[in-house]
Amino acid sequence: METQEITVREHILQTATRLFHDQGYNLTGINQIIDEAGVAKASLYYHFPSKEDLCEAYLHRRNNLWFEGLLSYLKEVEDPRQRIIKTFDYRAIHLKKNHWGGCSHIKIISEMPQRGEKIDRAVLLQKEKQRKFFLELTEQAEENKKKAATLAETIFLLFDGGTVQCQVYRDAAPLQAAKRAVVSLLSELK
Amino acid sequence: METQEITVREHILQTATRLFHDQGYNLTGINQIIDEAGVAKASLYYHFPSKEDLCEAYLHRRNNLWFEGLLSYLKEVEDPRQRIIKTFDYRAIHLKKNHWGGCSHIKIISEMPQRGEKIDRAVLLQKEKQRKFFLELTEQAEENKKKAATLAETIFLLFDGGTVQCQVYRDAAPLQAAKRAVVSLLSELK
DNA sequence: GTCTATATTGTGATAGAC
DNA sequence: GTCTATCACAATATAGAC
Repeated sequence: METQEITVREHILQTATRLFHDQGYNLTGINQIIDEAGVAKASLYYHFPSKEDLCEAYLHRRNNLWFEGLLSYLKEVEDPRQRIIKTFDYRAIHLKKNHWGGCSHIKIISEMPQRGEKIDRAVLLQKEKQRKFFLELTEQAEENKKKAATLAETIFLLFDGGTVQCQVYRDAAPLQAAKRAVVSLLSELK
Repeated sequence: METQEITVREHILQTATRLFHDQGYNLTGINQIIDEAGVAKASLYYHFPSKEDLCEAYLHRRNNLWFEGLLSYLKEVEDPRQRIIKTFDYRAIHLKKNHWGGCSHIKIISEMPQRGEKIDRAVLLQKEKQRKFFLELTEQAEENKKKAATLAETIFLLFDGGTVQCQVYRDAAPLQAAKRAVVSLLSELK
């Protein structure tokens, strides 16, 4: 039976994930990560060949954790419209818990204008996963595929707009407004 | 009569504005700014006491230029609904011209999680100016003040959502989708 | 007001012992 | 696999001459 101990690699990734999100990627140095993780610099570079590789792992981690938390939050919600609406509640709860630091993936885009392929793929992967999530739900609520697609796009725009404005204002109000707009849109369906 | 020559201060600010937006604030060093502006380091610090002061001037500059360009673009558009809709067109044109680098103010928020008061004020100033712009137009198109306020908020969310997604995808499609959603919302008014 | 030269600290990354 | 020690370079900012 394997030990339950946290591996060094995992410890580094957890520390980096916290610091990258709270302080920003460019403002977090390798030195601070190894200090707070309590490991040697060479240990970090053994597990992650470069800071960008560590960033990539950080983005995948955040993506997975967010979706796991969302599905858990929606566990007992079956109606597709309610699942969409409650996703906005979850988003607000999640952002507040992370001190209104915003979406890790959107932030990385702003921090790395000339991002490499690895980072680009990680960000687009998350965005497409979110887009698909909304699309599948609108298709359950609206038979007309074209209408469902348009609706999903609008919801996704309100979702990201609310996310960014909550980061700016450090308050849940924008996502609540976005939620009300979505409720209104969904109530128009026959 | 004063000389038309560009002052050193203005030259520094122009260079910094270009670099901050294209490369990011944290990835642009003072050294690169003075190199490309062709001035000495002490000259920069004479006009701008710190990099953060230069950042503040950069944000105000971007804010003013964007609004001047918008009002010029809307010069011959009188109908409030059309002014709202064409603002989305202008946004897409402006973002494309800036190589899909996104909104300077939203980006700074992501680059400086623990931003100082000066930066915070500059960002909120721009956001409130945009919010007020949309609100005044919806109040012209809809007499019910409460409905107009809700509509303006939704439009603003679609505006920022489209802006951020255009930055992610480096494409105008999200803002076009946002525009279609706004057209739909405005057509529902009596 | 603009310059050169420098101070101090931090960056990402690597070599080589164990 | 993890460590210590160190590399080469870039960061923001300042002192003092002119």
